Amino acid sequence: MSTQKPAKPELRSVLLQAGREILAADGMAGLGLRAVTRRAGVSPTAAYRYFADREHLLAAIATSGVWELTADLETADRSAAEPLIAQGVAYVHFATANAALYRLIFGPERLAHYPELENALAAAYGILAARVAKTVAPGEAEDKSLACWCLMHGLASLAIDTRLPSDSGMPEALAARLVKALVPRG
Amino acid sequence: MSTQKPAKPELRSVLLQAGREILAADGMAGLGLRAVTRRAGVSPTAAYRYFADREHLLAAIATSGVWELTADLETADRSAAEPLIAQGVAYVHFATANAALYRLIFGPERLAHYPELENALAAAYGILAARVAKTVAPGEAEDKSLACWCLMHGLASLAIDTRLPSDSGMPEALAARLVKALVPRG
DNA sequence: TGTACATCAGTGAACGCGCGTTCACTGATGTAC
DNA sequence: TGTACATCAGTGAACGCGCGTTCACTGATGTAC
Repeated sequence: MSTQKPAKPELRSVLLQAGREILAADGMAGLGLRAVTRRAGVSPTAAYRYFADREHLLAAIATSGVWELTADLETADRSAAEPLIAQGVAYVHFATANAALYRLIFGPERLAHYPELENALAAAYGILAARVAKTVAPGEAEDKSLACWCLMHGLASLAIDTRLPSDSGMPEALAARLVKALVPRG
Repeated sequence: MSTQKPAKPELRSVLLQAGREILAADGMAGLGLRAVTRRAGVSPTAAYRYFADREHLLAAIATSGVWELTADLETADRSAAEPLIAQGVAYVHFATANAALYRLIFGPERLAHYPELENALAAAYGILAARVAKTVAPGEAEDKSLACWCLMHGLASLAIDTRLPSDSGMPEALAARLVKALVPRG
């Protein structure tokens, strides 16, 4: 039996995972370079092998989250009778189930200019825009896509921050209704 | 000539103003209790005369901003031919012109449970919802109001964080188009 | 009108804390000959 | 097969920093008699 070389536990991905766990447990406030390395069981310095500084670490964590969101949107788009509405539901579900991560992704302006993060976001938006383009009249596609994105992002953000009127019901159900109001044949 | 008793410069409002200035200059990151008192020209301790702790100070700053937003929405609603669209434009304008303040208002979850802040937000939403109710069919009012709010908030947030596609044009113009797409007779 | 006292806004020094980052380093692993 | 050396991932101590909050205080203003 050839003993498989044990998959070397790459610290980089361990750190990303640790960051995700901190986000889930303590939110953005606890997410520092020291806290992440501490949870990964490693000295603070070790992170500098993989990330130039704290900002790059955070950007990488955010990016990993966006790819996950993208995958969720793809799945929803493929598997549902009303794919656009399913995307809306999946989007809001992701945001509420990963509130702090979602905030990291869209929150601090300093994270604006990381190409990896921007590419991931563009991919997520691409899934939505492609579906909208297949659903509405050609001239409407661009504005409707954008409106959909804004609607979903706004709903997700407000839901996370508990700023929705208290009688609005589950955010996912709301997402379905609001997307349908915007794009009836979604 | 009766010398008017010189309006005593109330430290509380001076602190709020200092906070606003810090937000405009340095963003949320610089907004600490010490930084605010420093800019107000006062010792850090002085703030504790007026605010229980740092959180309450931030919540008060946020609240002052929301009342300003509410006033802007009222003005837009009264003075325009298409009042709902004007509200959307005013909303997005406020957010982009006061980006860090807007982030403070809607950002950190910790600020969720300050009654003064929640009342102010409810007032702002009330202006929007009242206009929507006058514009759409009765059965649609609730969902359309909410959709409008989400749309505006989403657009404002994405604009602030420069996450809109780069060819989207001015956010205010976009707001007008998107609101119109959602509520044609706004 | 003057004195004694209470109130109150703001001071200034000090606390402990966790942070991001730097530095010189160690010790294991891979490579050349 | 053995030796010498380079590479490289991670260590651990230390730095300076600004933070929120506490404490005992000062000095001006108002009030009672």
